[in-house]
Amino acid sequence: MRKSKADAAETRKRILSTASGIFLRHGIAATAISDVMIAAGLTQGGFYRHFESKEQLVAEATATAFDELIAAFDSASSGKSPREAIDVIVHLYLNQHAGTDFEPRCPLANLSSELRLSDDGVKVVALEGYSRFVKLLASYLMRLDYTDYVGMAESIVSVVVGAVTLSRVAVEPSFSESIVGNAQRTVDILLQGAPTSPTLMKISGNKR
Amino acid sequence: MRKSKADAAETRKRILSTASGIFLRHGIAATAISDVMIAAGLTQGGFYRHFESKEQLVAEATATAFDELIAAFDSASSGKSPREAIDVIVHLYLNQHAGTDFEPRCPLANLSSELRLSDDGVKVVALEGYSRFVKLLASYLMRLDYTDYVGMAESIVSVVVGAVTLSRVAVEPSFSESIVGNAQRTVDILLQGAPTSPTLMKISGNKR
DNA sequence: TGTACATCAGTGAACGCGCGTTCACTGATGTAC
DNA sequence: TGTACATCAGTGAACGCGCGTTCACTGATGTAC
Repeated sequence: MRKSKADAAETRKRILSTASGIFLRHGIAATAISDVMIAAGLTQGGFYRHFESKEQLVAEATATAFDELIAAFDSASSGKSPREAIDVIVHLYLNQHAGTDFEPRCPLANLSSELRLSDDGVKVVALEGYSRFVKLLASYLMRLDYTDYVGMAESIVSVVVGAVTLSRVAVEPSFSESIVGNAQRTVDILLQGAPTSPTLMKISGNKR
Repeated sequence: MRKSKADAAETRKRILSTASGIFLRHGIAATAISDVMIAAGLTQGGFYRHFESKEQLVAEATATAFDELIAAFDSASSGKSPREAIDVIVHLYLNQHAGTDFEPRCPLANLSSELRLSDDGVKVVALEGYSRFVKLLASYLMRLDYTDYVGMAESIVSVVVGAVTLSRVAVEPSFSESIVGNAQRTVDILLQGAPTSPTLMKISGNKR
């Protein structure tokens, strides 16, 4: 039953995107390798033809999730003005679980505490995803002349990650919506309250 | 080897505070009941004299963690001015992992994704803890005449929970410190940027 | 281009370990009289 | 107050299940000649 190289590469990708979705929905520890393989239309034994261990799958699936998240941000914000782009990205992030197409996308908000318990390889992937998210926002904020545009990007990411994390714990949907809706306003307050040049305000402990 | 009722109650509390600490440090799924019992100076078999299941332990240990967190906030902020109280609470929260006494305290930031995978009993406890945190901040913000003081409290909680969650994923300590330090400034920007009465600014979708 | 052999994607079963839970047992505590 | 019995906190071993990983096997693909 050997498959061609192209087929095998396809299978590998399918396992990754399947795993990414299941991990985001049900968590890492609660997802068995057999869950992923069966959902991908395969049997459990074949897993080790593609990956060395569950940890490796977690690392690559997390990277896949970030790739898809950032790609969604890029396609939704391209061609828009900086301010519109930021609004669209924030809205997309905050509403990743809303509506009919319940589609958790961000490992930071959905797998947070499990990521920190994973090995360093997984954490590095998670931090790369975080950095990409921050850089994307920072690039738009820079064009809006925010003095500390990286710090402001980090602030926005903290707010939306925190809000989505909290909204996911809530049992009542109305409570989740309240948290998410408030986060949207929080970002607006931040963007209004932060200094932009030419108001050159020195901020200590500034980072690259 | 039966113990007196007082001893048994003491033992139960010891199991709870031991469990609370281990869960916050190493996560729920990664902590075995025998880990908790041995750390509490007991043997595994005795567990079921005090709790019906691991889930029940998780729920009560989470409640214990919130009790201790809020108690720490209360004792650190009592007698202070509203603005100082808020600063002290935010600082305490953001630095719960800093320094020599590494002491993770908040289930929301440390167990986030595991809480949402737990059963409803655990989630309800987590949300009660969230509400207590929000209410504490809101009570001080009200005295500072913020128009939407509950919304502002929710914003601050989202920021600090998000920041601590993210800082815990980081592998490099300097990166964690950067995230936490930025969160401190973020809260300041929020408090400066939000409207206070008599500037009555109508905010749509306001919640109780 | 055709043939013979090696490779390896995928299968299905099994292994081994850890964990939540149960259980028989001990002996001090609590209680009924 | 004293005595006899029931209770039950705590022990240490065992059970049973699920999960990560391994393995022998199949047969199509890839490759050497």
